[in-house]
This record gives sequence, structure tokens and C-alpha cells, in this order.
Amino acid sequence: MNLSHRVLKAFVELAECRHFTRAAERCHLSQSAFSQLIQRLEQDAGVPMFVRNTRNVSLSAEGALFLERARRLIADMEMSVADLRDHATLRKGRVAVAALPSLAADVVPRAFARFHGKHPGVTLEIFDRLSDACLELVRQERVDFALTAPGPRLAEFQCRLLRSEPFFLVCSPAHPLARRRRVTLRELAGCEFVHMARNSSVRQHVDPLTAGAGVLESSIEIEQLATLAGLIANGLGVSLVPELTLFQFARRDLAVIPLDAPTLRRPLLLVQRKGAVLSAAAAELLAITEEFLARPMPRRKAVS
Amino acid sequence: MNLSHRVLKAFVELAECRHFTRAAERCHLSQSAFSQLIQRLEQDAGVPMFVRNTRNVSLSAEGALFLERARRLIADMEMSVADLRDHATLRKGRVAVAALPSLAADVVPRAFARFHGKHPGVTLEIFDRLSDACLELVRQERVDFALTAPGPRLAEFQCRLLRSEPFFLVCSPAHPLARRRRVTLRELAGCEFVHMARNSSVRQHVDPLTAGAGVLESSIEIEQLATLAGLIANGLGVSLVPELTLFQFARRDLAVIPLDAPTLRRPLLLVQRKGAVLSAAAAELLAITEEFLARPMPRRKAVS
DNA sequence: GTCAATTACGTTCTCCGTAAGGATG
DNA sequence: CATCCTTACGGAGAACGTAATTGAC
Repeated sequence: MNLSHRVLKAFVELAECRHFTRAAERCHLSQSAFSQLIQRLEQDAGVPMFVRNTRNVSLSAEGALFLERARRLIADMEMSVADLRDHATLRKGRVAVAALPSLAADVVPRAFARFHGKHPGVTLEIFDRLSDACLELVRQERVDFALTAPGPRLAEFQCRLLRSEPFFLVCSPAHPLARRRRVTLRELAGCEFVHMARNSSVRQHVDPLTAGAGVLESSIEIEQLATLAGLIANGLGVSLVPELTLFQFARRDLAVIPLDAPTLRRPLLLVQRKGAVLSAAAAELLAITEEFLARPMPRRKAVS
Repeated sequence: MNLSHRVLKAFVELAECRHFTRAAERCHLSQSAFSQLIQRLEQDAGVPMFVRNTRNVSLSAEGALFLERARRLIADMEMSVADLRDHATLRKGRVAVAALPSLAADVVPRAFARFHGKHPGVTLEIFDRLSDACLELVRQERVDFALTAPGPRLAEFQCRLLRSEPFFLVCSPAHPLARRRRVTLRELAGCEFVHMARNSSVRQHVDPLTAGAGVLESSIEIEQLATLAGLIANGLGVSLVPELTLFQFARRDLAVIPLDAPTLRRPLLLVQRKGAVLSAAAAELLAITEEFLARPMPRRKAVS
């Protein structure tokens, strides 16, 4: 037996108006076709659903029983399809994103705002984590995708490079290099550095660099960019940070100088589970995010 | 959009084996037909359910969402149809009957026993009431049908005569008429009567009769046949009762004599709501009941 | 006699299967 | 190059509509 929405609708319609001709009209069928449809339903079910002569139509006891079921089935079907379409058209849904703190602070919120304006029915979630944690969230299927830097076991994911960004030196305005328009790696020799934690993507890119430059390294290791800014502002060292983190260092008591090292750039990746396909909502959010990533971030003026 | 059981099944099958060829086999379709079926589903829904290339098939985010719904819909459909068929084939159901006490005491229980033996899944209910109450139960749709005698406002029902039964005189063995093999109405003149309540069907038939016969009437009015039997056995009067009640009077201390009044018979009716049609189970129960009504009740010997 | 459901019948259209086409690993 | 999904196409059967038939009031 092959119940369909059409047949159930016809059945309920007839049960309600108890009149083949009228029910047929409501179903946009000829009266004859409608009659045959009901006959097929009864034959398939093996039960007469209606008791009828040419003058009267009424539900049989079994038909009455089935009516409740049919109504519920129709409602469930319509609900399911409506829900599906709502998700496809971004009227409903949920998108969860993992992003590096630097992205979570600015690019992602702006993308969220634009997305939410267009699709207020979709729930958005963000996890601001360091790169390892971002990858773990993808692995656990807790997020649709991650915006992060390369991390361990990257091969088990499906990745795409979204952007790579240059580094900047951040130091106190009193630092010898503070007035320079650009600095090179060599010029950093002898500087005392403060670093982000080892598992931060910034650190992982800066490490090989400073190793070659023979810089002094402090033993301080931190997780928050704001902490780093506070340390540097107080003359406890300098640091190299990628472009997207600069919003944290746009302070009167900090100097920011472009690093002249074209080969050193931090890659920002889109990371998904292998074989996974983004939902319509996630794809749209990603597209918006990429727009904001592509255009250079509006630089807040760093007052020196 | 017109969801059907077939399509939902195909969808779930493909979602589970993620392989068109295998899923098609399980649905007893050619691979091509199956592919087209899925394409139609996606087109109707307006959402790609699967992400596929020639090598891999997997659910899209929206497809995964729909999968749960589809499984539930399929289960509900199958459940509904199975339930319907169970009712039609008497594997499930409920039949409620209202019957006069005289029928409820013997004919109906025997019919119930036979029916229950054949269809143990069907719940049976009986209401043993006087005729007015029987009709009221039909009116309230609390019973599928009633087996009763004519009552007030009978015209609003759909009735069929099942049987009409002769009356018998019940009296004490010490009564002057107790040894007779038959009695006529005339011979009852001067007898003191005890009656069932005015709303009992027995009374309603006996009343016009005794009115013509000029019998003495007691003011006692009762509802239970057993009470009547007790009164008569103790010499407090005689009474006329229809055949099916005789099981109550088959006692050593009572005499039962056929009444010679061929025109006086109590009709037993099948009563339903107008336009109503019996369920399969009710129809079967009625058929069995009619069998037992048709064959003369096994007479228990009345010991005089 | 009229209204309404069913049946008859020719037509349309959906759906299926065979076979060719094309993409992916 | 083998696998496997998609497209092409012709045919079978389901479903539809018009029209005639039957049945109830």
C-alpha cells in the first residue's frame, strides 16, 4: 500500500463534506477521477472507508477511525516539508562556528550581524578558541566549520586557504624601534619578547622566526591578546602579531610597525570535516564572512 | 508537493546505504528509475537531499534533518494502515452493546463467548438496561447497537425486528391456575398481579393486556426479574413474562404456563442510530447474536 | 424526474526499464 | 579503466476527463 499526501487529503476532504462532487472540486479533480481515487484507497486498505449510496455519503466505523490518523499524517507531512524548506531558505536553522580569537573579535561578529539582519530565524553560535580547540570542535561536529590557522593533524580535515596576513611588531612607544615605518627581522635581534601561549597560532608562526633572529625570549606565556598588549605597554617586551589582531593594539600606549618579511604570513583557513557539506545557512554565513575577510579591515588609527 | 510512502522509503533507503544501485535494488527498482525518483523528490522539496558525485553519496545537512522526519512519517503511516486493517479484520477493536436484562443474561453472554473465542483482540462491552435506557445509550453513541424492545421516540432510530416472543404466566405452584397446560387472557380475570416497573418493556406489553382482562393490580413495581420471581413465589401475585425471561422463573417454587394469546408477543428489535453503519466487529457480533436468538433457547426444565 | 455516485472508455501523463553518456578515483 | 550516477528514449500502466449508466429520493 502506498499512502500519499494527495490521497490522504482527498480522503479527509470527502470525510468532511461527505459529498463526492464538492470534495472533488476542492481537490481540483473531476468527480469521476475523485471517485476512482477513493475506490483505490479503499481497495488498497482493504476496508470500505465510506458508506454511500447515490444520495448519501458517510464514514464507516473504520473510516472514522482512520480519519484522525489521516489528519495527523497530513499535518506531519506538511510540517516536515515546511520545516525542510524553512531550513533550505534560511528561515530556520542553526550555524555554529569556531574561530580564532582574532577573528571572533571582529570579522565574525560583523558577518553575524549582516547574516542575522538577512536571516533572523537562524540561530548563530560562535566558539572563540585557539587553533587546536577550533579543530577539536570541528572533529566533534560541534561546529559547522572553523576559521583558524593550521594546527596538528590538519590532514584529517578538508581545508581551504581564505587569506594570509602579514605580521606587525608591537612595542612600547618608548622602544628604540617605535618610530620606524618598517622593521626587518634582523633589527629585532636583542629585543626581549613576550609571547602568546605555545598552542596559539600566532606563537607557532612567530617561533621559527624569532629563533632565527636570536631574540631574547621572556618566559611569560599568555592566552589573551589583551594581556599581551598590557605587558608590552608596560615595557615588558615586544611581540610580533598578525594583522587581524591589531585592533587589540590600537592604543595610545603602544606602537605598531609593519614587519618587512614578505615570506612570513599567517594563513587563515576554512576547516571542515572531510566529506562534509555545509548547510545552506552555513554556506551563506561563510560567504558573508569571506567578504569581510577579503576587504582589508578598517584600520583604527593607532595614536602614537 | 506530494509525499508518498514509496518515496519516503526510497529516501530513507538511500540515506542508509548511500549507494544508488544498492538502494534501488532494495526498493525493487532499476537504478535509473530510482535516480529519477530521488531527483523528483529533491525537485519537489526544492532542496538537494544528497551530495553526490559518481563515486560518493552522502546526505546534505538538510537531508539529514529530513531523515528523522521521514523515518517517523513512514512509521506513522505503516502504523495507521496496520491499525486500520487490524480493526477491519477483527484483530482489534471495541464493540459495545446495550441489551434488555433478559437478553443480557443469556443470549448476549453466549454470543460474547463465541465472538471472543474467534476474535480475542476485540474488547466487548455490555450495558444491561431497561428499554428506555438502551435507547438512550444508542442516542448517545455509547453503544454500537441495542437489543431491546420498542420504546419512546423509536422513530428517530433505525430498527429491525429480530424476533417476537410469546408470554407466559408465572404463578405460585399453589395458585389455582398452576396445574393448567395453557391459560387464556380471560382466565386471568380476578388474579392479583405484580408488575415490572412501568418503563420495562415487559410491563408495557402486559399493561394493555391486563387492562382488558380486568385483573387486579398490585401497586408494587420492580426493576429486577429476580425480585418479581421472589414476590410470586411467596404468593404475592402472578405475572406475565416473555419467553426469554423464563430462566429467572425456572424454580421449584414457581409454575410457568404458556399464555394462549397468539397476537400478544413481545418484539425484540435491533436498534441503531439512523444512518449509522456497524463496524466490522459489531456486524460480526450481531450476526452471532442473531444465531443464538434464532434457535430456541435451550429450555431448562421448570421443576413444578 | 432530478441529483449524485458509479462505470465505460479514450486520452494523457507519469513512471519504469534499457541503453548510452559522463564524471570520478 | 572501472565504477556508478545521470540522461535519453521508448513503452506500459496509472490516472484523468467526458460521457453514459445506475440508483435513490
